[in-house]
Amino acid sequence: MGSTIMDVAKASGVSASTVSRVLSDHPRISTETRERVLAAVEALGYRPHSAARNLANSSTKTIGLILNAEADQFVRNPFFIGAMSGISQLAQAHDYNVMYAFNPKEKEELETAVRFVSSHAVDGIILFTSRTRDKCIQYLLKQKCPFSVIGRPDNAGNILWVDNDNFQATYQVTDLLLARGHRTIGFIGGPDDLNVSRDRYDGFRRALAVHGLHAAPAHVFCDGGFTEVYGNACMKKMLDNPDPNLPMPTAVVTADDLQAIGALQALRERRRNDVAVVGFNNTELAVYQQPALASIDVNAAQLGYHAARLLINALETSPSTEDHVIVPTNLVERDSLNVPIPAR
Amino acid sequence: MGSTIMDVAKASGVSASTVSRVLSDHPRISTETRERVLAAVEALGYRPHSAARNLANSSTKTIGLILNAEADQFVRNPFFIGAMSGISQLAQAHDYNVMYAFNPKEKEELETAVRFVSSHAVDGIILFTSRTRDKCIQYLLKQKCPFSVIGRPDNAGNILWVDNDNFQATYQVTDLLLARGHRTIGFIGGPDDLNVSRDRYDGFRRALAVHGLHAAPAHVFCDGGFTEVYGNACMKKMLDNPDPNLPMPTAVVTADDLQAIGALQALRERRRNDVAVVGFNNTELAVYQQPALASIDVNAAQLGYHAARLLINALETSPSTEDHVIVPTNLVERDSLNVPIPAR
DNA sequence: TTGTATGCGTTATCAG
DNA sequence: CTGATAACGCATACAA
Repeated sequence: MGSTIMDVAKASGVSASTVSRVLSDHPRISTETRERVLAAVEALGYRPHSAARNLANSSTKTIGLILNAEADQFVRNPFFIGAMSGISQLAQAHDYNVMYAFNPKEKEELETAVRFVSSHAVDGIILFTSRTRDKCIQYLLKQKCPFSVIGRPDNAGNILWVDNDNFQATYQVTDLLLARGHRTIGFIGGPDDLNVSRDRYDGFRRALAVHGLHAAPAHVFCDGGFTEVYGNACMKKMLDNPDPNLPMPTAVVTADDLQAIGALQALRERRRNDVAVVGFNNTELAVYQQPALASIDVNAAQLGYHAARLLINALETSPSTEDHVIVPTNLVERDSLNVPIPAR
Repeated sequence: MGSTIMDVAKASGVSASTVSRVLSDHPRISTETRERVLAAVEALGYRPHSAARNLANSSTKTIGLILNAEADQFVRNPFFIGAMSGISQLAQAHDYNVMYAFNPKEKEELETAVRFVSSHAVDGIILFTSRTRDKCIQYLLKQKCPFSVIGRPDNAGNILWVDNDNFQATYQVTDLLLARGHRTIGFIGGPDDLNVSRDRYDGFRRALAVHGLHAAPAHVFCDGGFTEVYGNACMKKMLDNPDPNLPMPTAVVTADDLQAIGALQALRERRRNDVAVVGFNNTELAVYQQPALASIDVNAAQLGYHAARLLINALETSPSTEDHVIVPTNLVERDSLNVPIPAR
């Protein structure tokens, strides 16, 4: 247990530096000694001591994850674990380790970042965030610590990030609904101070505009949260709209599965099965709705994978040309889209 | 950026060793120099270089997580992220870092363990496992690497572990059903080569036995997986049982929410609302069932928290007296338990 | 109470 | 192609 490079050196009759060279694939090493050294490494079960290596290299081959959400969110949102899985996959492929720290409170995020960076515990950081004016981003930029962000940051200039094309996601699904004959489509969105909310709404609106349509103000909701309660309330407002000149929506696009689930509840309560509903995030809840909820999958694992890829790339090579990745979303069709095709 | 202990030493007019002592709360340091050193530390924003410290201490203050499950499982089971959150919380409180590695294939688990241990990347390991004859456990024992396990291992002797009392969990809920007048209770369990499965079944059986009852073989299922399909099939078999002398179950205890969800499906398909159903794990799916599914919560965050606590305890102190922790489960009551009270 | 010297295990520089 | 030797930044035994 715990043999050092010196043990290997002695066992193979060479010096420590030679062993080091063999292990780092140094070009000018004779095949013969290489084999002898490798044999000794094998025999002794030698593995470089990471702390010693880190110290000598001043690099840790470790990336740090800063997770920032309420505890509830973590548990409910498969996004986090999905992204962490993608990160782990890429990191292992490049011989990197991954550290993480949950930060229940916003203040702690920065503390964690400071801890990771100033103690040289990690070579780079992945931020799970899309918060406006993120303190961590400011700090990391100032420290010149390499990092990548999951979720397009406000000021994306000169920073590595990965995100979905939220505009296209709702654009496409809206376009699909239009192609299927829907002409009156509602929208339930998120708080409009978030990038994602705006992008999703814009995609919806644009798809309609291309067909020369637009949604009635009474059919558009952008002032609530990603909750069932909000989704339920919005759906009911649409169903209960008193204006006789306003046709009822035959389809509703939402910005989150929870909103969509609330909308489905409202439809069930009103005994209606003639309104198509589509969610966002494709949580595991979707499958268990009645009807099963069609939803836009964000490919969390890929988001994580590419966030790690961009970061490690930046760590290992000169400034890369690639500074962001757009991960495609894909619509998972389920029964909630199967409604009678509206008459044209 | 990146000041060293020497910078602090110079700035405060003392030697490096004095700075080191101040920072590690060495007893014999004059209050005056302590303050001067601390001031310099503050002014320079000095933080010890972790690699250097690790090397000198031959300890890393980090613990490694070995996650072993199929990618799907991760995403669907809030257990993992919950436990990881609990681990992170305790680790941060003790100034430990946490590394994790997802291992899609069983073989890779051992590789990860070997990597973590032999490179001295971590001081100890937490295993997410309950697999029989676990290779990692064997290896870690042989290497004398401290570790703790989430899920009681087969041979628990001399191993740190944390788990729920699965026996008591089903015992209690079964007892509750009995108290409410149920006399014919079915059981849908997991594969009987798993400890958890056996324990949950035993708890169920024992609670009945205490009341002088036992479940009919036709009402007990222990040969399938934790899936809806299995739960659905088992429930249907109970409902369709041809034996006229066998009363229908008025309640069903399951070993997993997915099984319970399948059972609820079967009941809906048969238009029955007179059978109580209780799930296990209290996944977020439970709330969205119809009726909402009562379920036994395993307190994943606490499992992780205590796994980390036991491990760090073992790392920092002499052999601890405490070698395992039983985390209580708690029944979350929901509508699926509200059925007509059976006549006695 | 404080300073000096040494070692932790590797890598890199410089000779040879 | 290979071997000494000096860092890397910190902690500690030993002196003072």
